Amino acid sequence: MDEPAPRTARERARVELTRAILERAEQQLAEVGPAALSLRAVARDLGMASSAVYRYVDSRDALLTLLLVAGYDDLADALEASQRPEDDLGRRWHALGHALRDWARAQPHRWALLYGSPVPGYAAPETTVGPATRVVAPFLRLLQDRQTAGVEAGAEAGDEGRGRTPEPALAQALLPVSSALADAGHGPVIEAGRTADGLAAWSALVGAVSLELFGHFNQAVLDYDLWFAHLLGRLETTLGG
Amino acid sequence: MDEPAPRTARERARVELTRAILERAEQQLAEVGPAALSLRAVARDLGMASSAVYRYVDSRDALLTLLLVAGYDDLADALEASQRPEDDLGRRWHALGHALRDWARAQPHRWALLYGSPVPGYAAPETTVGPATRVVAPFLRLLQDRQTAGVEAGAEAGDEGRGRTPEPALAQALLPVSSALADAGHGPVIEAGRTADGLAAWSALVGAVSLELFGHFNQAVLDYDLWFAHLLGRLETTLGG
DNA sequence: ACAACTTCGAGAGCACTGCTCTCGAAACCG
DNA sequence: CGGTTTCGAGAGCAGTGCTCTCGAAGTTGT
Repeated sequence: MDEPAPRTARERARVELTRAILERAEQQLAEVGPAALSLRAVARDLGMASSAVYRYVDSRDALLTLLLVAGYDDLADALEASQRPEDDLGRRWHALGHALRDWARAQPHRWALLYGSPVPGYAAPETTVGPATRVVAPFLRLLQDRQTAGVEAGAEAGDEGRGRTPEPALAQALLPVSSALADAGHGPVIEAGRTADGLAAWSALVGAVSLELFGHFNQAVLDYDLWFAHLLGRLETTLGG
Repeated sequence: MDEPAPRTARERARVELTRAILERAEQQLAEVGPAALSLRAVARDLGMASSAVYRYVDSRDALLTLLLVAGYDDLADALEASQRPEDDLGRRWHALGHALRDWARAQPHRWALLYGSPVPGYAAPETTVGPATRVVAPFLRLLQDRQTAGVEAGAEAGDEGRGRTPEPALAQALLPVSSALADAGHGPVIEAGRTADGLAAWSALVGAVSLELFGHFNQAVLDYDLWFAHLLGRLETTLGG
């Protein structure tokens, strides 16, 4: 996963400098936001010429990509760390939700970078899809565990259960999500209805965190903690908690 | 609501030019995104010196604010236009949801401007909260109508109904939302549980639309239309559909 | 150990940005 | 018609991403 080994002094200096650049860029990101991230400022803070950093980073967009995957990885780590196998499913769900929100509140700039509007003219390359799926994986695993534990799916199936929307079509549309973990060799395929409910819960979480962090609840919700805890509870019953 | 009336030729030219600037800025926004919006480019396209546009727009941020309130207003118009009083509550809900998503898909740059990460260093001024609440108003009205029609609130109240979270605290935390319409002289205060469920549904909608538009469902969901329709149905049962 | 080769840092430079200031030419008003 | 305000244009400042060149290091093979 890591580069082989810094043998020569040059390679040592190289990995060290790239690390310093990354670190300084992360600080800049926190201070001025993603779109105002300036390669020149990073160079200035590091005491080197602006042109020198181009030896280590291809372009500003490449730097953004590095920060992006670092962000995904860090968030995924935080989510995984919140999961203790001895906890029951409900506790794990709440831990997951709170870990997501806490991470986002602790470093809102990173949340904005990951789940806010994409930086204009910047298309995230393939490198980012791997870490991005790592974030969703703990949620999928929870869905899976609910299924194998035999917890019945969310509440009543709703009116579209009466034959309106053909279930197979939805199952087909969500197949990549349902079978993501199974394809990786971990556990069974998740049932379509469960997958849909999970995606809905995921959407609600991302929406709630974004709305809070981006200030859209500013004079609307007075107690964010209380509101989010309530939301987690409601989503849990939706998932068949 | 509008300026009095352009009496002199100068005033006529002024409103005309500001309109042209706004229009051109909107096009630029669609082409290069919010953060890359350039006042100089707008001036260039309009055949005037870059310094001349500063006679009409205070700063780049002020221009962004104008685009912001124009976006909120346009979205609010679209949502209101989707509501036909003769429709039943379920139909109105689906119309509202689809109107939101359709508007966002038709002009993703505007959606990103409104609900994506805030432009760095830019703090939305007071002018924007009015139009922003206009967007949520149709959803609140629907909640209100459900309440007066006597539709029971969402499914089972969940485990926190067993006395864990004191209901009054949540009601207090969401009071500004519950009483927003009532304070404006329209209809009753919305019950706390209903308000919470409405906010949850709103979060899910914003999250789903953002995740779709920002490419986070790229290799996950194969049929966006089908998925979103299903989501609307599920949220409807959550709301007591 | 020394020459050949590669990597690196620094500086100049290009085209671009937001924004300010000045200055002469219009348009307005009494 | 004269005084006042508004306007457009240009120059200029400080900043940006990025490219190119050039001399100084470090690395490698013989």
